[in-house]
Amino acid sequence: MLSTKGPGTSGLDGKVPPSAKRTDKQVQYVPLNELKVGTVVNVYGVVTFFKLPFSSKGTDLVSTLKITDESGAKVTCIIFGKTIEDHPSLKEKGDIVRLHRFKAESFNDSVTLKSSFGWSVVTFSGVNNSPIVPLTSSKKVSIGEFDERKICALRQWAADESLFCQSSKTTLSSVRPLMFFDLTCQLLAKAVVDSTCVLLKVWDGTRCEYPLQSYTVASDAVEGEDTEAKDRRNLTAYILVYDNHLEVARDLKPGMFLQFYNLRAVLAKDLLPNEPQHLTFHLHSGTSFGRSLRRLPDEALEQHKDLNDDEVPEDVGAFCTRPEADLNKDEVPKDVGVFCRQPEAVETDSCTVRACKQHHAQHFTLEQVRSSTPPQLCHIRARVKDYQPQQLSQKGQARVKQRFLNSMWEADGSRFDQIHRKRQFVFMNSHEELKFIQGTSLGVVCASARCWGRVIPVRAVNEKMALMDFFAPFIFYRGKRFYGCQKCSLPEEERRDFFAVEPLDLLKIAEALRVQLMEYRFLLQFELDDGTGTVDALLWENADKIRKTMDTVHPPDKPLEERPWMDLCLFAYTVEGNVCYQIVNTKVKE
DNA sequence: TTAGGGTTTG
Repeated sequence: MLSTKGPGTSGLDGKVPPSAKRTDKQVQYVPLNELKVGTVVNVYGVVTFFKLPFSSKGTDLVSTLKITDESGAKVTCIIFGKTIEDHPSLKEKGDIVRLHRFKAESFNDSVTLKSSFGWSVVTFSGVNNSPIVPLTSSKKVSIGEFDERKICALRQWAADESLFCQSSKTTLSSVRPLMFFDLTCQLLAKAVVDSTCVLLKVWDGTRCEYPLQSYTVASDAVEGEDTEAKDRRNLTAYILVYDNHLEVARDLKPGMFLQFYNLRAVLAKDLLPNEPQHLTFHLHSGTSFGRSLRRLPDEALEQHKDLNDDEVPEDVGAFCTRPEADLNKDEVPKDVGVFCRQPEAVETDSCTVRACKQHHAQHFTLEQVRSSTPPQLCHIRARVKDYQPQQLSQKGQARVKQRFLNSMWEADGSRFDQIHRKRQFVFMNSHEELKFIQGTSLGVVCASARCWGRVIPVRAVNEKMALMDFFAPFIFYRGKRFYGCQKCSLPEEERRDFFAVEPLDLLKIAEALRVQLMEYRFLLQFELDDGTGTVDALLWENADKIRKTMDTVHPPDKPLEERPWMDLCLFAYTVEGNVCYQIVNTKVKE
């Protein structure tokens, strides 16, 4: 099972002598739950955590990652390499890595993998159906059919397990005080404060809900253009970068695109009375939690060249918008995206649906849409070639949610159980009609709710009771589950004392705990066709109404050419490098 | 050799 050949004798990336080609028998890979201490192995895995390369106390850069595979085992990997190019080009959690010639060692009662002689690492995107292209710097890598099958299988497995639903990536528009988060942004200005701190001014095209703290720095210490117009619109944020991160920060130039990991949103101190609290961001010292900063490649600049004041719509998160990008904080639960701009209808002759006239979007053919650079807002005219889901029942929605819940709950299981064992208790409160339950399985919570009525699953944080992540239901009420919105609910630090909550109706309980309950929403996916091309577009906004027109816009007995045209407003945006499309500002013609 | 994620903090 193991590849324990001597250095240079196996078909490994760029390290093989010309005589040894990959006509050798297939490289063998070991499942992560079958690692034997002392052996040198090849493995595939999905990255669940990583630290960018940083200087070790020895001679090398070191990067650490944690990977998992279908076996469920999670293994920490340590990579030592002289240069940054030696290290894996990881973009995000969920990336897939292929490690060759790593030695399994024992540390703290677990098996770890360490780069050993002749090692290599190749990274692939973990996005389902994305091209299987090795994300490596300069080495030549051969990818065979086995690799493709393996990568597809891992991608599908990770998607099925919902391993990466809970991204820590966020935008300025969704940052809340005290959060730790990852931020993709553009550098506007830089000032060296002292030998331990650099001040960076950034933006990401979205407006922060909280007033952003500004700093006064001597003008001769500032590098970068004046940003007053953006400042006034609360589009610019300051980041204080400390200690070990200065090595990277010092070389940054305004205009560069940056990726921050584990930024902390801090409320600025020394406020005047009655002054609203201002947010500022810190990149603390150290590398814990993957804390780091890196410059994104120049392609990012090209991709997002449209990011300037005039072209960013007032309410649109135009940069790195996620599929669930919510642009209306009042309406949008965590996993549902709705565009907030109220449509203003344009009458058209023959279409069932009509688009807005609120902005000056150009009319595009679908071929033009596909060749345009996101972010892009445009008007199109198209027919529905196909749509999903065809069965639009409430039950269908519930099943999707159920699967989502199970996987998230299990993902949280390890620490949940750990707390349980340490604390050795299960119940923390025993209201007659409202119970809090900690440290047990989903099945027990469901059974408890059926028995008792209302059950709120909780966990312990610093020996205090806290709600679970909002990916788990906030409350179980008999056979139903109700979710809280992470964005609209108050953070845990501001939670009211649980024991003061009276077991009233659900809304009152949620209100007392400062939780905004989520609603179920329909999502439709259309395959649109206008004769020049096709585009798959999602629809959240007004989906519930538009689905009722499906027999009209997609009559099952008529070919595409005889179906009605629709005027639509389409938003093209990127999600971690992939282009996505949403129908926005569009409603059913009365 | 180095580091070995973990409820963090200017």
